[in-house]
Amino acid sequence: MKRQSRNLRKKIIKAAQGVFAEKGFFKTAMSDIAGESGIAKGTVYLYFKDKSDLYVSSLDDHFGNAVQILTEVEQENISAKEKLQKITSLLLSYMNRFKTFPLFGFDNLNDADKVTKGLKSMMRTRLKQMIQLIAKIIDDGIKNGEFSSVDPEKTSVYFLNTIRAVLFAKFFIPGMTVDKSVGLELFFNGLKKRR
Amino acid sequence: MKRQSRNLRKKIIKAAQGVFAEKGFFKTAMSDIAGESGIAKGTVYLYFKDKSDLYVSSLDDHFGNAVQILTEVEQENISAKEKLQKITSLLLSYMNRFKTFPLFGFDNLNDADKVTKGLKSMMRTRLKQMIQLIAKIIDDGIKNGEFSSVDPEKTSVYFLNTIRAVLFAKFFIPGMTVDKSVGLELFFNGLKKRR
Amino acid sequence: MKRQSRNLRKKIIKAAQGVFAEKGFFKTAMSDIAGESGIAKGTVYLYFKDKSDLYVSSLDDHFGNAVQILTEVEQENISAKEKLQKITSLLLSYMNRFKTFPLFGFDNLNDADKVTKGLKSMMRTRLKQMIQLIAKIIDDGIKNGEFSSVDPEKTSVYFLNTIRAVLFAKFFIPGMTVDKSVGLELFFNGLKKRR
Amino acid sequence: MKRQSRNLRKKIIKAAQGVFAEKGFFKTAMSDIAGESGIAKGTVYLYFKDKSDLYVSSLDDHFGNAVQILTEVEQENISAKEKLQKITSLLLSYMNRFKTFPLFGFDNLNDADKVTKGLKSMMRTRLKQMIQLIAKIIDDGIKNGEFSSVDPEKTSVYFLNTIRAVLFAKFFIPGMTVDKSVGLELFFNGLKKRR
DNA sequence: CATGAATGAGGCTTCATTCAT
DNA sequence: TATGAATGAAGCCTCATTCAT
Repeated sequence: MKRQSRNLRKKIIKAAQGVFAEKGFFKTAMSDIAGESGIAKGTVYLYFKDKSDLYVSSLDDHFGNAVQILTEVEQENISAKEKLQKITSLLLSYMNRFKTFPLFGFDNLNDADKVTKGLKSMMRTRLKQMIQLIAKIIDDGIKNGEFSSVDPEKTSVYFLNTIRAVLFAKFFIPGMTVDKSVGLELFFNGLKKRR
Repeated sequence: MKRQSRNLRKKIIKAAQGVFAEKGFFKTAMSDIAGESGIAKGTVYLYFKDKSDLYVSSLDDHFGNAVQILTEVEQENISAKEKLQKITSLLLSYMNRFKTFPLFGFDNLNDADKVTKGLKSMMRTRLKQMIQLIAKIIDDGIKNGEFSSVDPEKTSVYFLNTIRAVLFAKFFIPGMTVDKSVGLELFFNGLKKRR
Repeated sequence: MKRQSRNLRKKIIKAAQGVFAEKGFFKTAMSDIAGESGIAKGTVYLYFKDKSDLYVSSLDDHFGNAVQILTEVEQENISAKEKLQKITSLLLSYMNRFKTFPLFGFDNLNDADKVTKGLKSMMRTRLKQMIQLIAKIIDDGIKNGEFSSVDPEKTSVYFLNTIRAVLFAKFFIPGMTVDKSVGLELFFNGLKKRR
Repeated sequence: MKRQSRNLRKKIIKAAQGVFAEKGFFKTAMSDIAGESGIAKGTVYLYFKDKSDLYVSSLDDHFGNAVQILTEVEQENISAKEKLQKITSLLLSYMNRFKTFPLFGFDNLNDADKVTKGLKSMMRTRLKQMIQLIAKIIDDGIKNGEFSSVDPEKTSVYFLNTIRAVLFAKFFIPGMTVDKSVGLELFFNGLKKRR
């Protein structure tokens, strides 16, 4: 009954994440997702209002997992720097497994249609959660002398982008292996020569 | 007549950049672009093979402009750091004016359809150009003692992502003003406390 | 339990009349009716074969009420003309309360599908009943010298249309108040000048 | 070019009138009409915004023809009564040929959806035209002593309904032949006995 | 008797692309 | 070269109906 519904909803989301990952929002047909879920087309609409809703929901699920990862790491008993390193590893690994998960970045963020509206709203919420968790880690690092006194929240945004840069390089710059250590090294030490 | 062709081609690209910026690839109709160009739908196909071709071409034009900016700055007679600062300003300003120009980042980079294929190929070429120009600046900086001895190319990638992070924050994190100086500060000095 | 069945059937019909009135046959969803009845969708199918059956049944109920009205008035101890006037008032009032009840008149009477077939058959039966009752009144009027010697049945048809004309005018001709007295006046006296 | 367009539009309307007549609005598929017109589905949308638009347009065409008939008869040099008789004949004959043309009367006039809205608006306009033409005839009849001094417009409404009653009877009351003379007789002379 | 989750056929509409002019 | 009318494939979504519980 209710239990079963939950399961099916989850099942659809999983299928959707896979298909959206492969084809993107527009080229994905609802029938693809239904087929992948092993259910009828109409059934999807019992769980999601429309394609946009399903898309946003499937991304929200990814972000939920990311937040979960951050939450857990944040509570571990290691140094701030180690936490950031661990987060980098875990998020990269997650994104590698689930290619859809766009840490951020979409074709078109200017239009005001249904998808974008839901997406923006969802992402703002989720990113706020992520940024707050990272900011807390950075703040702790500042307090215990690991980090210089930067703005924790703004720095969190850059930290997330550092992670993204790794994927980006992998995808667009063949031959260049920008593994995470390069990005983190730069993130921690900066470009300027230290004396 | 060659002259005329060129002009019309340029005109279509300009129109396409505007419409794609507003609506994204999928929601943009060829007729929108034709209308915006003041020509007939069929005429667009005399200059571009198909919608994907036009899309990639319109982005390529943007990247061409970006490369042009980098080329000019690279040749200026200022410090490496100042060059990077100037590039940041100019690219951000360009992206602000032309919202479509996605320094990088699209909905879906995993699919193998027409658009992505052309896009990937074009972007790899263009990004290589950009990265080489930036790498040269960084290399100069290293040589003259401004920067520590990082990998110039990989650092370039990270540099471009830093620029992107500014736009990203602006869009997704309302209330947070992540102006470019924060990013650059971090990029140059790193997170770790310097003694 | 037979009692209970009856009640639920009646309840569904009442709900159906309301929803069909508001949305028409095609735009009404079975779930709307189920919801309005406070029961589950599947349950409706225990009482009615399909949507068409329910539609025809819900109209048949209306016609049953109309026949009831005619039957009662016919037996009253007033003049034939007064009976017709009273019937006009009562039917108009009934139709006003139950907007669905289409004294007659549907979008499409030519098709041979399920709905129309059942509808036609039901309406023929019901209209025959109504016409016979009115014809009896008219016949009495002829016999007692109130009316000229028309064909009672055919005249009954025109009488019903007279009633309908009132509703029709109200709906389609804004600003024009064709109250029942106008139609009846014409029906009784005709257009030609009497000397 | 423009000429051809006009023709195709007309062709589609003719096809639409036929199919709508046979199946009604909801059961008619746009593909039916396209097929009947001998063109592709998409082409219909070059001439009509959507199905509702086509429906209303196809009925408007019928009403235009009816208005044309009235206009011509009104100008003839015969008595008012003869004009009304002629109109009755011509409209009945037209409606017989084109079964769709619903002098008036649709399933559901209460809902506020697209079809009904356009339909209502169109019909109000067209009926006003028809009523004014008939009212002029009746007014002339009153002035020249043929008719008693009724309200010309309201009587026009009633007149149109009389015509409709003929079709109605034919359809719903098998075995009863209510030819037009019965209706007109009643319309002119009324039910009450004349002395 | 009652439920309501699941089904899947079916219809409207969009739009990239072609081609006769 | 330029046009734009015509095409028709493709996809989202609705909803009557069924059936296992």
